[in-house]
Amino acid sequence: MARATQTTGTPGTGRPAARHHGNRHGRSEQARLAVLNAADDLLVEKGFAGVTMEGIATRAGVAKQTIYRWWSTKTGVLMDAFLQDVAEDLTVRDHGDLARDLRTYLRELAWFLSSSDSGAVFRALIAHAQHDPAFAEDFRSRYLDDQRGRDRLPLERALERGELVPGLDLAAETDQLMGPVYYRVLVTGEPVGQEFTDRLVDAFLHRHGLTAPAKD
Amino acid sequence: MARATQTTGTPGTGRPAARHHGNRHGRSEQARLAVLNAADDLLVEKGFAGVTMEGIATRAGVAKQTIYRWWSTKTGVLMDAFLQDVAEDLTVRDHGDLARDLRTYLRELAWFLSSSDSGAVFRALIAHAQHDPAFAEDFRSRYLDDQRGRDRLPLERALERGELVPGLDLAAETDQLMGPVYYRVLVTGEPVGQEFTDRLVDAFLHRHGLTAPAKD
Amino acid sequence: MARATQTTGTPGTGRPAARHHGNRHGRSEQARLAVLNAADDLLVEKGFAGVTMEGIATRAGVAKQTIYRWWSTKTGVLMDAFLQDVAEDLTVRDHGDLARDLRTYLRELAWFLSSSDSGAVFRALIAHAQHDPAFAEDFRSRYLDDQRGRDRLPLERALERGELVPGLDLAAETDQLMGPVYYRVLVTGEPVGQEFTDRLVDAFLHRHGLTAPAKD
Amino acid sequence: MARATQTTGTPGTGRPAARHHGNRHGRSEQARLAVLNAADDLLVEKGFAGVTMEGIATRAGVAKQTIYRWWSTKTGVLMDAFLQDVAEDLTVRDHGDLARDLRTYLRELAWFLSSSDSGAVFRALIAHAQHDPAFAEDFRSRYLDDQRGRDRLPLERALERGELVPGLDLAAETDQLMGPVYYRVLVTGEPVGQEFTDRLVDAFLHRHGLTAPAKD
DNA sequence: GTGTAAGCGAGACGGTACGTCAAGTCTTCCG
DNA sequence: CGGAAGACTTGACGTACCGTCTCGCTTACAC
Repeated sequence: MARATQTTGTPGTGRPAARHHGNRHGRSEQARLAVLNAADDLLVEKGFAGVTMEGIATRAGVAKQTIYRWWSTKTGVLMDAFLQDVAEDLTVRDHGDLARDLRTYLRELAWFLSSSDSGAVFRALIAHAQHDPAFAEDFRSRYLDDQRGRDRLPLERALERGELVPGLDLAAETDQLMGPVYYRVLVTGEPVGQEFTDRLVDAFLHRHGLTAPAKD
Repeated sequence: MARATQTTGTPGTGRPAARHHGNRHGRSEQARLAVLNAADDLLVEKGFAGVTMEGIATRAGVAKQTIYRWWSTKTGVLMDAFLQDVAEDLTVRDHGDLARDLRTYLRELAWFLSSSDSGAVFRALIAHAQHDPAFAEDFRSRYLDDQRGRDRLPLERALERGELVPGLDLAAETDQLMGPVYYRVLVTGEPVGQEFTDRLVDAFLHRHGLTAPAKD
Repeated sequence: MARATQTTGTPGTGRPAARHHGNRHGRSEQARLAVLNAADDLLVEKGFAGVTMEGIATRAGVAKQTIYRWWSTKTGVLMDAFLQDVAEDLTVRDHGDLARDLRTYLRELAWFLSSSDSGAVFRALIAHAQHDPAFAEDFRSRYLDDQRGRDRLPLERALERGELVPGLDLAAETDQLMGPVYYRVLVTGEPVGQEFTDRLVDAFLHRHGLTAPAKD
Repeated sequence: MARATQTTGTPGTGRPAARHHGNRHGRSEQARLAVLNAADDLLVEKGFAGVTMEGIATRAGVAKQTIYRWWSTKTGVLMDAFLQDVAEDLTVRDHGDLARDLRTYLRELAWFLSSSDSGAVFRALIAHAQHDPAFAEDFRSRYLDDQRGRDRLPLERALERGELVPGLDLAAETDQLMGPVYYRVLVTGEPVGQEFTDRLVDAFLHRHGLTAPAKD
């Protein structure tokens, strides 16, 4: 769970080395990272109910007030922790071939959602989003919209390559591919194996008159 | 959210009216119903965080101890409340025609999940299931397994009628139909309109060499 | 610091033995006493700043909430603790002789104020009363009015015995006797020895044409 | 509460106007005065509990660190504020006549203690002194000793004039005069009217064989 | 005239205690 | 014996100040 050295407020902005502990240059990078790490360690170890502001503060060796200064809720902390980790865990490969791209991506998505540490945080956050509409909105704009972009990427590339006919409703097609995976993970709790994801891809290809490649 | 006056223990059994507040004849039906009603009223009014054992007790006019005597957690209460309501809200019609059955059912499922009071409780429970594996297990055996049976019903009937070829993996097919609906409701939060559900049905029919009927 | 078994709310009312720990019969006598003892132990050991609600709770082995259920402030706790103790520490003797009564009483008052544990609590409370007018009001009606009654007692008895002429402003006379003692204790911090108190009595006696007895 | 532009360190020394915000020549007079004013404004407006280092800093437009650089506690600040004000509020007049001097002085003392802004600060400080022996010591050496000197002044002058016989225990006599005034202000909270202070003076005069003058 | 060092405003930091809320347990009395 | 009442311990909440710290700015003397 290595973390990039970035502020929350201005994500992506590089920043000079931070050795200070609180001064007019703003927040302590050290405290920020300690908080984020403590939060998702606690989530993985003790589950969502085991994540408390008090617990995060203690484990991070940080004052509670320092957490409240920068985040308003524990789910806010978890979201930031998640956003920093997730980039590493889920990337979209480009093999120049739609079938392979989809197969690979769906397998990795299934693994990410059901088996990775980040996936555990994701499930916790998506669960919390059901209880809290404002959080849901925030989570969508900060993560899910990007994620849907990534989900759509293989199809967009295929469109550009001419593998798919123009005029397709990419959003709806993507939902048909991804939906069942999320469904199994979040609702039924069944394992999402390769056969399952491959079958989703096959159905998609068949639907668009493409042939499934041999199993890899 | 009308509730039948039935005990949990002996569902369907008629029983003499029970208006007592404490007697030697077993639990008070009145208290039980008051608790269940209070719980989902609170959920609908104030959201999941607004449901507390203390709040339920106060609103139901019941002692906290009485709740703890019969349920161990507030989610247990909500589950019982949900189970009693849900039967009324989601039924599977049989038109003797797969295409119509599926279209109708998916529309109703979408409405149930996203717009009904019971759907709100469902979302709360499925969310809680992400945080609590034991509860997830319980929720599946007490509700979701039945629900998946209902989801599969149109396909099973079609199989019997010969509309579908035998040997189909019904579970996987059902997941492809239902998954995207749950996905939109739980994850993206987008509205799940008729076009979306109809498209899912069309894809299914096309996949199995059936023709889509005219729009209704 | 033995404490009588009385409620705060209805002081003086006897109450049946209390073995319970919280039930519909009302508060736990055990908890109440533990809190009062903890409070004045802390005061004596660590001073006023060392008395915190949290500290009282911990030392008394009681939940913070239990303290807040019955008292609203730490000074409220200290006042109750003080009221229970004070009766034992300061009594007015009756020798049937004004001079002796006054001498004895002023010596004991000086000792009480400057050297007893209860006196330490008294000083803390009178100090707090300077900061908090509502508390001052409460302290006066719950303690000081009685205390002034006790202070006046020797003079009243002397009046009845005919040692003093009727029509005396007892309040003002008492203030002249007691005031310098409080002044030394609260303001100058000087020791209040026997010479000092005896001199006050002598001045009083001289002022009213009485002769001072031989030193005892 | 006008304040002279003087440092604490070198009271009475005139100094050039200092409007700077930071230099190598020592502290900012502007900051010092802002702090003292803020402190006793807060005391008068919100009471002792309303005086916080943070609040003083904010109201004075000064950094907290600047306060801590020159004072170690908020009561230290209040004491300095008090010392600067008090000189103006309580002076001892010399009419060349003991009876008049005492009457005037006791009336002014009573007014000072119970009704002036400085008196409010005095009461807060004497209260705090009950809780903090080190502070008490400091308060005595920085203020109370001087004050007792002022209190004694009328008697000393009378001694020099021959109105009183030599060999008198001035300290004890002063305590008998002043004590009841402080007692009423600090303990009973009763108003200290002219009748009360005049009566104290009359008793003193009578005790020393002097005649009370006509009422003025 | 320029560097350097002190005082300053600013404000983040690790803490302690605050007063509140709900959880889950217990004990009693009533019907 | 179930239920109403409600006191109890526990633990987390979010807030307010504490006293410490680091920083960059603003001087005015010392070189």
